[in-house]
Amino acid sequence: MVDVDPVTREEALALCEELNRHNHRYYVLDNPTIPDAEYDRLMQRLQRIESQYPSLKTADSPTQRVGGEPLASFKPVAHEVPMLSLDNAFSDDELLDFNRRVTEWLKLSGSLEYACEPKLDGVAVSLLYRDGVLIRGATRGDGAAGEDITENVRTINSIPLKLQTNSPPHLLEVRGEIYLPRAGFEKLNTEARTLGEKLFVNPRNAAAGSLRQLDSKITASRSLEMAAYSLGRIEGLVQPETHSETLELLRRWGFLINPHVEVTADIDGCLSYYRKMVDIRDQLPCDIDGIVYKVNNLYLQQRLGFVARAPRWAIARKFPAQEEITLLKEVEFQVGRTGAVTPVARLEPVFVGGVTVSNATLHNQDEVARLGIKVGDTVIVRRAGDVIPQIVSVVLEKRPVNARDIVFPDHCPICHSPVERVEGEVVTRCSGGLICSAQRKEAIKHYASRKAMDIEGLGDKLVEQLVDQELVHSVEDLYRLQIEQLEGLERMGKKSAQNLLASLDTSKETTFPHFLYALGIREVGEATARSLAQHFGSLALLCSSTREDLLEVTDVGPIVAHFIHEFFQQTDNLDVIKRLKEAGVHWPDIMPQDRQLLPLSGQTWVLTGAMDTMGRAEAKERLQQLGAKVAGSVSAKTSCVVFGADAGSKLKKAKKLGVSVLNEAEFLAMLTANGLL
DNA sequence: TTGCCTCGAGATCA
DNA sequence: CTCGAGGCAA
Repeated sequence: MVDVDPVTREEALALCEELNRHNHRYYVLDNPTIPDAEYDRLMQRLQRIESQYPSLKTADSPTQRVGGEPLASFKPVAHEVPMLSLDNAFSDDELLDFNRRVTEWLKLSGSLEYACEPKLDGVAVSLLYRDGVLIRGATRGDGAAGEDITENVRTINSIPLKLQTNSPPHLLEVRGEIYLPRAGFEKLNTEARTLGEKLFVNPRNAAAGSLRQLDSKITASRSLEMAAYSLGRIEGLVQPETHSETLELLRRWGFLINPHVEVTADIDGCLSYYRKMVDIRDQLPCDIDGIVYKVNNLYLQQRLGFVARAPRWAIARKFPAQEEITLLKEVEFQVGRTGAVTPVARLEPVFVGGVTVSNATLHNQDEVARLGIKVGDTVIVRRAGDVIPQIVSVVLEKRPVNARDIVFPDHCPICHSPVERVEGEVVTRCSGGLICSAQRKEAIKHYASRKAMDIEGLGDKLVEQLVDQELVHSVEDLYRLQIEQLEGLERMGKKSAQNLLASLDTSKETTFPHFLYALGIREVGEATARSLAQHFGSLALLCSSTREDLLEVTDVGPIVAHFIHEFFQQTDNLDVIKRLKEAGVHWPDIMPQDRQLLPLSGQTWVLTGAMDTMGRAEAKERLQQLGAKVAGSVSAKTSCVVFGADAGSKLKKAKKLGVSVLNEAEFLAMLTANGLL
């Protein structure tokens, strides 16, 4: 290693610090104090020193922002604290409902403070700082794991490479939105136009595209920004008491915080904040697609906790979806994995809400009837929740004389088996089962999908070919595929075939919940698969479970229990599972031990009467967190009854049966003793 | 559902 | 070099 003289080392350090300071002034505060030329001169000086003495290059050096060598691929990274999405509200009423739910949960009598902020239209990211230095940037991915885009985030000038504090926390994960301001988007497209290249259709896609560049030099050339909005993992930090103070702290540490963040005293303030933002939306420097409201007090946030994939303490109020008029050209019927026959509208392409829409689902027969829609109609489409296009209504005045009724087929369009519609259900289903190639294809696609077995390289088109050529009838056939069978399929060369076989092999090593989800049992999605896996621990126990056993599982009711039970009664299904295991599919059983270790495992509790400091829903969740089951009525098997004010017959019965009882204060003390309050 | 990036396949040209 | 599949994000 080359020895560096102390004077040069000092100079490099000073330059680094000075440049970072100016960078912050320019990109975060929007208030530069030196001319650009001077900044460039300092930068060149630092670059010269660093190229002479590479050992002086630090992770937080501003020279690291220009982009380095292209990557071969993005590596996966796990989010220790999951990155959740937000529940949506589409009207004032839904927002008021949210406030009611929160107030009821917390049993608050007064009003509740909310932090309001614009929902920037970009890409969510996680930034990890160790001892104050940026060490990793990652995309949200599915919330549990994303991709490592460190090289790309480093190039974003409003992201501090080092926190502006002398006592940084040991570990800090900052979350926020990376977006492209409208000006940057216009600039980018103007350049693309002069070069005769393809234009980006909207700023969000341009931002997402810029972040997916393997060559960070390209990312560096785009004027991306990041606004921080929350924390993830933290170690060695005393958290502030409120969300707004957290943002203030992040601002001091050098992050860009959206200037329109406001704290309101109550939900009415949220409503007026929304109206204000709707008014100024068009004049903002960047696209926003709604408003995010968060309960400002972090202690209350913690008490509210989370539902499956979203916090109970926050909600996104969406702006009204944009609507456009277009023509319904045709309706086709698709057959899904469960045989559901879905009408799909083929539309005259129309630009709405930032994208061109040409397809939209019509869901089912009832929806078609409700809309009173015919082929040839002029219709109003909108993008609901910003993703799924929706047909809102028909413009009857424009109906042509030759408009055609939408007739549901009485036989499956694929396998021609009769369709059936069960009383009380809205879905029409193909009765063909495994005879139906559409159902088989969809089942295989589902099996291969990321949240299931995650077989990379096995996409829709390939599955279609494999089933059509009769190379694969059912999922177990996948593992018998030979390289010679694959080569010669469309867009399948030696390389692709090898890759597919390799990823089929990799996919054999899986987890119980993934496998369970992959089986495609009706009503068993990701969350239910996880609950089942957790509850039973092994496939053998799940297979031999009764309907009653299944009802014990969180979020499994009679209908879901029925489908699961039926699935494992059918020998065909059991055979498939057997052959998959023979083919080498395996997973570690889950020890349901952590359940047993919980303090209230195996107990059944009952709540009665109203408590002063906590809603019924919260009390129930707390008990479940401790491993207890919460039942509605008292019996000899009841472990304990918690009673509040105006407790009636249940308390009486408990006392008669000699079941132990707790009053509110005792209950709260019990929770506190178990670290829940 | 769409738009974007990346990769491999296959066509085209040298 | 161009095209389309696949993967990703909202």
